[in-house]
Amino acid sequence: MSQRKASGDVGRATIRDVAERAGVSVASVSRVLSGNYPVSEDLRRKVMKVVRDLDYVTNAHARSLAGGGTPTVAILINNITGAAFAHVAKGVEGAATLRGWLSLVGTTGDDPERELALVNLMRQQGVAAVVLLGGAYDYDEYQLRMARFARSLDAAGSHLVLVGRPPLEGAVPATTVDYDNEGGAYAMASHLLSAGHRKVLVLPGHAELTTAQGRLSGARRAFEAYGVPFEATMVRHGPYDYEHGYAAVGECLRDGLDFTAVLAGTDVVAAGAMQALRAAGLRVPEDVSIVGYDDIPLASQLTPQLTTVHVPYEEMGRVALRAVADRREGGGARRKGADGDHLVLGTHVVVRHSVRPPAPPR
Amino acid sequence: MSQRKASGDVGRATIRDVAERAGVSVASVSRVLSGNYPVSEDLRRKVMKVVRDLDYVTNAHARSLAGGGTPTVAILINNITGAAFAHVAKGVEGAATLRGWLSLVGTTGDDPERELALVNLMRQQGVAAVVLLGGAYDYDEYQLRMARFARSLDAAGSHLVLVGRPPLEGAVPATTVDYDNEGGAYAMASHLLSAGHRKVLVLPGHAELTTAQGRLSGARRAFEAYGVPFEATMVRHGPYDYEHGYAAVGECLRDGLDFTAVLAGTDVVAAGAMQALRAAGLRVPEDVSIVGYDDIPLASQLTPQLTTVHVPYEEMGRVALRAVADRREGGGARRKGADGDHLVLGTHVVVRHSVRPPAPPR
DNA sequence: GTAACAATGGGATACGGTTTCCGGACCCTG
DNA sequence: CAGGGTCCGGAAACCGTATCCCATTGTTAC
Repeated sequence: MSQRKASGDVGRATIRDVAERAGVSVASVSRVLSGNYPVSEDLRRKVMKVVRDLDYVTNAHARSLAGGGTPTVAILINNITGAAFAHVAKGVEGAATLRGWLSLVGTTGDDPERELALVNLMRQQGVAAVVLLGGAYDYDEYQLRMARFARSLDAAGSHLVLVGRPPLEGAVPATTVDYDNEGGAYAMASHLLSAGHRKVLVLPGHAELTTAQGRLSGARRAFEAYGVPFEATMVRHGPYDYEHGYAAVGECLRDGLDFTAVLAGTDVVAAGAMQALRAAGLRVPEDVSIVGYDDIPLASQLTPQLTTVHVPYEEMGRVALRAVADRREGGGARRKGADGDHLVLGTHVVVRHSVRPPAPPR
Repeated sequence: MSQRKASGDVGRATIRDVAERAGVSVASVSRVLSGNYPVSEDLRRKVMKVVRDLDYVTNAHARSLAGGGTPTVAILINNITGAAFAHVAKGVEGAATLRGWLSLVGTTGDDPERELALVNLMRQQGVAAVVLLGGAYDYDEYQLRMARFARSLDAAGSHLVLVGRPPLEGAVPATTVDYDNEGGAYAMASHLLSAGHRKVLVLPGHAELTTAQGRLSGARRAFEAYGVPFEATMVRHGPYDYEHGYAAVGECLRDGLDFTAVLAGTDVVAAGAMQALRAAGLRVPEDVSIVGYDDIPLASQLTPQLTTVHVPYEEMGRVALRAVADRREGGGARRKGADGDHLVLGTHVVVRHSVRPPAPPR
């Protein structure tokens, strides 16, 4: 007895079903659908009619197994609700869609285990590239870990792209899309210094986070350039969130620390800092100036609107995808020289209303 | 000459390579890896060693073609940068990961064309479910369109889930996860009314958006319950964004409209409204009260912190995934009765600091 | 000592397409 | 009308994995 499909099968229609019903061969249907082979108008009509009747779509798995298939790019992100990351994801996704590529999103939750699991999962999926988003923790093993990922993906015909974190050392097959993090911090701090501020509370972020390190060193360079001493007691590390901004400023006020401005590591931290100042009866910017970093929509929605550093997140996403697509078009030709690509995008200060010259010494 | 792999092939290692190198059969390797068949310890060791040496991972496409494979859920979203949507996505993604499922994300950008293309793309991928996020525009063809999606996905063994929009009419194979939108609006408006406000500016959102319709009718019901006339001139429609909030309030002030409170359709709109009031020299909440809707992080980061309606977005995401997973476990058994599932989650008012009783009549 | 049985490895096949290789039909031209 | 070239349709060989079925080996019971 035949084991092949019963007539009233509920499963998905196959290309064979289409061929049979249209009275043509399987190959013909495939050719009509992929369109890379000349077919008669008559055949095309016959096939397309059946395709519509059956509401047939090709099986992506079978197609990609047979060599074809749409390229897919995987986006790995710490936390999808972070505004900055969301914009990068939007950039990648938009550029991917434009080319007919598909995009997958995975959340690591800052957990190295999950990160590893996800990279392997993506490798199984045969993705064209894995885009890793956000600052990295600068542990010793970090470089080794990423290098392993890079080589592993490369061996599988995929590619690793690091966005918003420093490039890997040595000849590792990975692409980095970065922004001038330190330069932005330098400019932001200079803005504060040139307005006359000398006592600045700095909330750079977690000490181990590469992003925070860059922002801190940029600020320090600006202080040195202005000949203003940079005091360790004025630096408070902590996570990039609202609560940290609020708590850190509250603490400093209770400690009686003397400052006329706050240089926050991100806009969200700045929002927390602003709230804490208000709670203590201080006005922004009359009593204390505040600046942020990232220029997410929140920055222009606060009162007063926040002076901050614009980071081209969405463009970074687009650039990242373009880099991958180019490398794929280019084929294996320049594979060799393409190791360790590093693209850096510019940042700039966006002046709004949260900075004023300091009030005369109390 | 053999066309099969050269020895130094750069491509991805296959299960055959592993089998050959370990001196065992392909079937054995598969069994060791999937672990659903007894194998001797000796065999397992041999195979695993080669797997590590070759850094082999199975080909997900081939696996899913052969019947196995990890289920995948697709999330279709208007705009990934919207905070509310991002939280739903987080809920879905988290719950998916917990079960070892994979999640895909696609952006529709409010374009029906792209929506259709994405649904078909997902159908090709053989996803277990397609989750459609966010309020819908209530055009005539909307119901037909969604019903077509639902049936199309159902026929392919997939399933449509609508999150944050009203359920489909009739016996359509789709699941809806919704929140008590109108109830939240009713409670929010009541809060304002019981504080003594009688002249309330309402910014519900786009008139055609189902979400806005629900919020508006909830507010209207509250006014009726309080015996307060609900005037059409006090309602201003517009998109759910900061700019609309700012512009609408600015306009009303210029028009000399008399109001003591603003009932905004979303927190972001409320933020814009607040900024416009400030720009006009009015204080919040001393001169004008403001309330929002959604309870995204922004609500508690504004000054003053915003009284708003909490919507359990992340939980809705989790619930949506659970519904799909349950249906899949349950198998075809209750397929029939499962048509038109509709789950509704509760909302509640979060009281913060943006509401005060109105000042005595000027 | 042999038969029956459990444990385990190997070969073959199916999954749903794409693509190559051929053979046959059609059309144009001399 | 015959010959040759152009095109298109059909059969079959993969793509990489899971699984069904059978063969082999070692073990236990009679």
